[in-house]
Amino acid sequence: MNERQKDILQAIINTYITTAEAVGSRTVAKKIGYILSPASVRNVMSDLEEMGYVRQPHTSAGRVPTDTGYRCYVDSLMDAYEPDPEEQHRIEQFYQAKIKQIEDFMGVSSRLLAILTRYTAIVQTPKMDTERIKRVELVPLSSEKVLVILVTNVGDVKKNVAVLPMEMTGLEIEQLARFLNDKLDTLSLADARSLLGSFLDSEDVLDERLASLALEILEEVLSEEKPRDVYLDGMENIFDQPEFRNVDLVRPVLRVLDEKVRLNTLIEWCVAESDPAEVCIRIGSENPLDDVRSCSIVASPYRIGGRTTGAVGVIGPTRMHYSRVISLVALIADKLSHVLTEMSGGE
Amino acid sequence: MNERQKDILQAIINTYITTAEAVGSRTVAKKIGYILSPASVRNVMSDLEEMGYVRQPHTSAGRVPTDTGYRCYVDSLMDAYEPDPEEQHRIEQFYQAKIKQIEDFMGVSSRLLAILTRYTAIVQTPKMDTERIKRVELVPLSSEKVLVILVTNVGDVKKNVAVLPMEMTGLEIEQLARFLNDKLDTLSLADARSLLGSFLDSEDVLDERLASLALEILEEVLSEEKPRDVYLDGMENIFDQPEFRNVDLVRPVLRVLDEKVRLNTLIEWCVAESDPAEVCIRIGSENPLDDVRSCSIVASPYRIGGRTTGAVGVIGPTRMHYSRVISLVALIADKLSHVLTEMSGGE
DNA sequence: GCTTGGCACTCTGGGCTTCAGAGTGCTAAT
DNA sequence: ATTAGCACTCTGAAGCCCAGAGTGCCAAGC
Repeated sequence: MNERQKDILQAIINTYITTAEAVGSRTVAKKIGYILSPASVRNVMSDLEEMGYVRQPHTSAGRVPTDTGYRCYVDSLMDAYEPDPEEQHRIEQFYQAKIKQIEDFMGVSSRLLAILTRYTAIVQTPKMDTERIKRVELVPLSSEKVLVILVTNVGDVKKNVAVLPMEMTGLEIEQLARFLNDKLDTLSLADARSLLGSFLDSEDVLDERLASLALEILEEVLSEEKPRDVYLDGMENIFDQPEFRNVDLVRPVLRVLDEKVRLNTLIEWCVAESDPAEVCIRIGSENPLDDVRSCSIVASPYRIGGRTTGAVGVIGPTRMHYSRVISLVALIADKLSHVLTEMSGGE
Repeated sequence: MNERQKDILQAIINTYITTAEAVGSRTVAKKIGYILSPASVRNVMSDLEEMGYVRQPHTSAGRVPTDTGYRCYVDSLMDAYEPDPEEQHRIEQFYQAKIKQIEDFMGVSSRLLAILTRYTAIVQTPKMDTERIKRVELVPLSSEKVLVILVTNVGDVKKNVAVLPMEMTGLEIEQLARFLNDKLDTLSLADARSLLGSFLDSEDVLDERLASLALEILEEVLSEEKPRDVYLDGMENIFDQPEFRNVDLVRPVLRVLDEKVRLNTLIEWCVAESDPAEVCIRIGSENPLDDVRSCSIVASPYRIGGRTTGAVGVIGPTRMHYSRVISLVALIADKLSHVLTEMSGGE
């Protein structure tokens, strides 16, 4: 692709992103400052169509970018967007509001992202298995049921009702809890599990008995089977988009947004196999779920102390203001990484 | 309103509920078994219109029920619906799946309600202040922050990060925790709060000091300020309804569903000032929020040991299959009351 | 006196045509 | 290689027509 073609593709996409209407040669000519006549522009546009970057909704309509067109745009054509200071200020202000818990923080982040981008924001809660165990509490609910509560260094809490393999007295449970706190303190969830496993072959009979009991009880809390919580905000922004005026087009998208499980897989798939330090972009047909083939997703993983532990993203039409969204997603992901790392720092 | 008018209004609404199309005199005549000619039916329909129970979308169209029409219908005309045994069985089966925690239970209930009604289900989590304190845990996160965890008899967990008014050692915090568990065990949240207050005038200086500290730390956990969690399911069912083919009509509804806070107020408003033992129905304009004036809400409070502690409901178009929805909502609310009461029973 | 068949009237919505507007592709001239 | 000119094409809004469905009213009938 030569310079001229790039310029024109860029002009087409920039225009289309704001107008949502097929872009004609005259408009492009004006946009590039009349350095070419509409007729010449037409020739180039015809080339671009052959190359698959744009298409015509019908003969004698202007051109509309294809998914490949957008791909090329985000990879090399788009202008970088730097959030203006006023916006930065607004973000900081938003975060000033009383945020003490992880949950508040997730909530504020998704709200902020939705408001600023005017698309739909998705914020995944941190994967707990990179966090470290701070405390294990066992609260007996009845003679055969006990509530297991796991507190991590981030202040995250995970809980599960476990059925005891046998009746236990309050004292025995206390003993078990002491044993657990003793052994598991500051371990990650994965490490905790394997450590308990190793105790099963222990010399100490008491340890062995306690460990087998513990494994049974902690089974579910230690595993990552349950779908992670996901914060969603700005769902109704979808309706602002002219391409979603038709109910049948919104429907599949909403079906995905309605289900936390699918939302989780979606965003995980998006940031998978990509540089963890970068914002990743999945355009329309690049997405794995058929239901969101008409959408683009801009997502970024966030980290706790260097280790990726969750992701944050935005979903909107393929005709998305990519540069702006990318910079905002990056900003929020960064903020998340910072604050969570700080939270887990222990100070 | 005489018998004949009732019969005809009933016929109109029953037909309209399934077809979503204005009902003409011929259709009604057929529906009531041709005991009256279409012409006579027309006369009655004209009366009903004057009385405000039905209206014509335009001259020479059939009749459509008004909100008052529906109100009359649910109050006295509608046939009772009894869920068939197969359905009952299906519900039980659904609840068989491993449900150990309150959260699973809420999730299953909302999913079930959405699937069975084909509308959107809303399930409020229990109000904690009727539950009783089972355990208070304090986990120091740093020298000035401590994670407060409150466990209730239902196995519900509430947590909050509290900032300590002064630096405290681990031992001191343990002492405080012991004090709290000692004093607050089996108290309701409200009672706990007032009890701590009373300690402030205590003779015992140690008690007084601890209590003032505790009050500060427990402030947020004990108060009900945070919006309760709400489970939502079957959002995309809205699109099945022909009256919501237009995006502009779905939009306001979705705006409400997107925001937990508004959802909470909505459902609370619905069950408020009504017999706690009954399913309540809010039809269209009877709703407090403008955004859901095109919807009806069928909701029912559920109880833990006789005390109302939350609500469950369904939101859909005013043209709703009321009798069916009412019986299903009642059924689920009942199930919730049962299971939660059992959970809190302490056995 | 209620009920009903008959009839004229009305409104909607789909189908058809028309037409301006926007945009293209091609060709010939520069 | 670029571009002005021109014929061609497609959309979408506007206007029109007409069948269909339904009403309201009137006068005849039980």
